[in-house]
Amino acid sequence: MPSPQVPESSNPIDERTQLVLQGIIDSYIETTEPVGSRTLSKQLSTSMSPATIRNIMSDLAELGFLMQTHTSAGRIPTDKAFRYYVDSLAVADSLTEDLQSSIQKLSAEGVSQVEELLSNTTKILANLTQFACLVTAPKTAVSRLQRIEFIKVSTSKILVILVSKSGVVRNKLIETTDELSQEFLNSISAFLNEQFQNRSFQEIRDQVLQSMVEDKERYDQLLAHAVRLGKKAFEVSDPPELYMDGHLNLLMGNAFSEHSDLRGLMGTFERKGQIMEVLDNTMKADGVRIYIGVENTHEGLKDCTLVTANYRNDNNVLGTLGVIGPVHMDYQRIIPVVDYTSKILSQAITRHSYD
Amino acid sequence: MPSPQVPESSNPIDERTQLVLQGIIDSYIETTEPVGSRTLSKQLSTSMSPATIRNIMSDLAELGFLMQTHTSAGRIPTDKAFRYYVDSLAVADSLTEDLQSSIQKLSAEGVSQVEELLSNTTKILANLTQFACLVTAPKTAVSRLQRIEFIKVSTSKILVILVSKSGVVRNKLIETTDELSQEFLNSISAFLNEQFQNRSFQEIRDQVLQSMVEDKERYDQLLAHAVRLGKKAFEVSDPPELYMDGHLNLLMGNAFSEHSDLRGLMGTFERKGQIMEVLDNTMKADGVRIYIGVENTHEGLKDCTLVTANYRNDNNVLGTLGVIGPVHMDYQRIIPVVDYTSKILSQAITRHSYD
DNA sequence: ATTAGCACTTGTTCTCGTTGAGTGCTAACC
DNA sequence: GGTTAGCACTCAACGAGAACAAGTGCTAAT
Repeated sequence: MPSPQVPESSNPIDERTQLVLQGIIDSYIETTEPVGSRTLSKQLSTSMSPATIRNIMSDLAELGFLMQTHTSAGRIPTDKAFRYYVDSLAVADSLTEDLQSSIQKLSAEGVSQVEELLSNTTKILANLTQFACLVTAPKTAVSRLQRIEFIKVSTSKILVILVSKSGVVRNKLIETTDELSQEFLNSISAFLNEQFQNRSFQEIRDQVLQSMVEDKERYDQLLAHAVRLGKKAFEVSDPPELYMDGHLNLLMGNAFSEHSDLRGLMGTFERKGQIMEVLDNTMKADGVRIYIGVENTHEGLKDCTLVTANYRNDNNVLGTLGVIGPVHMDYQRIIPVVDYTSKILSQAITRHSYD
Repeated sequence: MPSPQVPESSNPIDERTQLVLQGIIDSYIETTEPVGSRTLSKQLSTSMSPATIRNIMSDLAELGFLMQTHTSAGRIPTDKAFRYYVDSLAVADSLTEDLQSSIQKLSAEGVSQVEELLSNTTKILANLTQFACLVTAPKTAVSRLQRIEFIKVSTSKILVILVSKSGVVRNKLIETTDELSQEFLNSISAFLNEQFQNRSFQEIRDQVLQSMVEDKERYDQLLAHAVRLGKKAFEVSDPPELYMDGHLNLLMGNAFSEHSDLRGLMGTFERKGQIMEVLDNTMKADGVRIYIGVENTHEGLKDCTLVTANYRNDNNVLGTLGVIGPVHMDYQRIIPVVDYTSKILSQAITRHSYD
């Protein structure tokens, strides 16, 4: 869980120490190389001799903010250092016009469907960050029904169309043994629409199975079929709906060191269910959330940073988007990008939703 | 174009030479290492001294079947050699029960939609071959209409459902300024269904625009709206529909040598349009087609082998599937796998289509 | 408290033999 | 005359060691 790192009370970090830490992190983010006292001394605006810096570094190492790959190498910030950086040191960049307009393209003209919106979002975000990018589709369980329709496509097959308030369209083919006319199907859908519009899919699932069946006195032919088809239509067969792009960026780019377990990471991406779970867990909070390295509960993300934010329409939080990159990502840039993207996506999806 | 390589008339390849060539290729496919005369001498069943083999190798090199990475290294088969191998030497493995049943899983129980069928196919094929795998969706232009339906989802938005004979469902949201009742939409779809069922999308596109508009005397309100909505529904905005999986296999596996241009190859995969074109070009032929290295017209595939086959229902060739792997793939295994997959997919999709 | 100086550590890079797999050629062999 | 043994030669790969560079920790001077 990302919680501000309270500096150990016995060791308040004074201003100069902060400056050094910030310098080290900035430099490490830029170069991905261990940073030594001499180089840092040159880079820092405040003039300090390498020796002084070495002393401070030694303190920071003792506090757990820095580590070394080997004795004679420079220092590398730990996850804890990045946490402190994000909470207390880093200042979010303001977004350039260019960046803003790139992000706005996700709802470019001609984008008429929510699915396209989400897929565009992953592409754009992956492109801008050069990391892997994820967007969850609006949760079907909680999203509410706008419209259900049955279309008879052959004697034994019926196509169900479900449109949710959030604008997501889903279709599903169901087989049926008894022949039903399109007119009859229309009555069924009219009935179901009346009954269920504005109710959440989850509610509906429960109701179709229970209250209606109980309602025995009205158990006429239409109702019987409505229950049967409704059941099939709302069956929990939704695949984990996750849009993903840019995992290749991680492989091709040099963001990750040679020996970090990219194979494992890619494996994690393939198991979409796990990723979904991780994202869903973050969904309760709001604003931009950041999980740095070991803070990730999921084993496969232990040397990544996950940055997530929700998107929503006027009434509900619909889903989550996020990027996964190296722990040493450029937070000052990435955080506002994710933040802004979530806002633009929210706006766009609000325009597309029927709430 | 893959055409059987006619051995140069001046240099018929005698049986023993064939044996050596086959030995080299087999060994190279297995180890991906240059093969030398000494090792080959031990491996071959026919006993020949290294020196003899060296002479033969020298001949084969002159004929363009072998090359060396450097003077003192063993020989590597050229693309030409693999061509000869595929045409004259290789014998397709027969598929094991295991393999067959893995492939049959693509239409496992519960798979009700064509899209799922195709996506399963890429997954399974990618998994079995450990290469990248591609499947094109049934061509919308040539596929014929089974059913069109309009659903009013809000005052200004109409959802169009297109179901093709091959079982592909596509939906599309269109905006409209004038308010049309669901009943009116039903008349329109009834009309369009009557007019267009069984016609190809391509035909329909042309007709909607032409013959109907010309037919001025019948130009009543319904027709006017039918034409307008029909136009929008059939607009050529179909994204290149391509299912793809397993490109990670190529990156993570060791099938490709370090210095081959994987970055470029991945770039090619991202530009789906190009890949579509390549696959479409192969679609004219039938059976399993094999394009080895330089035989690929597309620049990005010059050091890959592409193996493709079509899938079809009773009436039409619908699309193409293929795998992309290294030139030194195990043809005896891959070819029958692709072949069998195309057949199983054909069977499955025939069951799902309305033809 | 800060800094200059210095000895020490360690990964990186380079050079330079050495090794080994392989070739091509020639001469002997059956 | 095709086949084979033998031999000189080539070249990538490997390993040891030298030189180097970057960095540290400690001590003593400022």
